[in-house]
Amino acid sequence: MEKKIKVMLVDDHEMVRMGLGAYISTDEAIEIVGEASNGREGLEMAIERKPDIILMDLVMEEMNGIEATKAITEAFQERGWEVKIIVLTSFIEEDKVMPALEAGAFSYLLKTTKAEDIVRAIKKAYEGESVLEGKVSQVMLKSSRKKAEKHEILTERELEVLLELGRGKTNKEISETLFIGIKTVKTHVSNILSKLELEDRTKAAVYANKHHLVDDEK
Amino acid sequence: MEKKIKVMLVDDHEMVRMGLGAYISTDEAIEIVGEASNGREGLEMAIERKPDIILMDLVMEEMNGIEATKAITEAFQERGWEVKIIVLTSFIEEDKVMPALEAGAFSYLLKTTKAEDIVRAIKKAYEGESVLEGKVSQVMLKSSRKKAEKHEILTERELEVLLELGRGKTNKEISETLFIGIKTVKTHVSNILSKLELEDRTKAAVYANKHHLVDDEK
DNA sequence: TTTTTTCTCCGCCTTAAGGCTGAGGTCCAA
DNA sequence: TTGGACCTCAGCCTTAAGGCGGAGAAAAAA
Repeated sequence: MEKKIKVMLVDDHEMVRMGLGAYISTDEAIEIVGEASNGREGLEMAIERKPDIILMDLVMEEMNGIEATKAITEAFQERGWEVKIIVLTSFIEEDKVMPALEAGAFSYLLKTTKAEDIVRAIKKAYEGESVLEGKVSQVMLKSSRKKAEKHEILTERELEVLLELGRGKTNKEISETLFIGIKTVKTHVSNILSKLELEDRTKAAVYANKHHLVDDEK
Repeated sequence: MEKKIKVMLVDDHEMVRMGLGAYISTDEAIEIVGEASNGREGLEMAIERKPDIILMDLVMEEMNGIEATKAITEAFQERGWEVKIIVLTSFIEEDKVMPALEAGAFSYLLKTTKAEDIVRAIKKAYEGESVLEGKVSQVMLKSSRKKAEKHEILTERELEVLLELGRGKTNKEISETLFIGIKTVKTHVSNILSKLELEDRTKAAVYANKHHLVDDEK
């Protein structure tokens, strides 16, 4: 009997692991070599069991899927081993897709994907062919043609001020939080507004909130 | 053999259905009578198969879990049937928990819950005992002791103005979008600020954004 | 070492913002 | 019918905001 594809599951949902495990195991060519319920566990287990493929959830406690993907990718590269990580998650969020791929994810699937398609993706990944959920490529395109976030051209100090603006503070309040003069705050605010091409502090505050530069606990 | 508890699954993740189905089926007292992949399907199937318990995901296309819960609850009440809906979802979001319970959900579990605990919750629900994830009760407390949203005391017009404020508009811009004079806008803004106990339009803009009064597409 | 960036702060000037008071018109409920 | 909300707009006044130009100091880059 030829060598089976060694697959590892990393997901904090026991039933997802069970469901996947049950289905995947019915395939002769694939073998589940381990299940982990968070990133850290997944990392350790991966090093121990050297799977060919890892199905990785993103949202997990302890160590999330992106961190784990990065860590595993690095650990395997150091050792000269090979592994393909397939991200399997619930949502397509622009904030997750790119980081995941950058971290070394090989494929990106949604959990709504049918089980048989997941198996297919595993085999394809094993053969070196990446599978991206249809919408993923759209997101990638969108994010690649998206001009760099404007606030990236702000200096560190300006970012701090923008954050305070995002909290709705006045110049006086900002000057007190940052321990600088009001005049200085005004200078920073002016620079922020012109750099971001905004007209007033209110628009800057909205900007900061939309770009979640502010911790948004109510 | 005594009557089995008839359970129906509504979840758009095939593997969750498989995992749950596989595990639950091993229990003698429980029987899966149907699986649906979205709320609408779940509603129709529920009416057709009259399950005792429905495990319901919240995030689904077509008809989400909250709508489906409400619809099923109503449909069953009309017919004098009984069903207990157990919400089984990934996240605890304040915005979801209360609406789900109000819609008629009987229990609220996280998908990270172990399979055996889910089975236990099904049996408890069947016996009339509600099971709420630990964190859920915290969220409920938090949301119940939360004072009524301040902006509820705003008039309709004031809410419209607040929304525009949340978009970062100036008085002039608002006057143009709402077809009223600047003076009027200033009056509204003043009233909004005093009602919300805020000092300036920037804080109002932040308020509007934090309270998701603004459509937050970037 | 020189240059550039960044952070700090000044003064001057204009205007948008916001508080306060008053007031006319509509619509609804007591 | 009358009082009360609500929407509309006005005048007056004060101040926070923001633009523009200039400048010193420290740190980083060239």
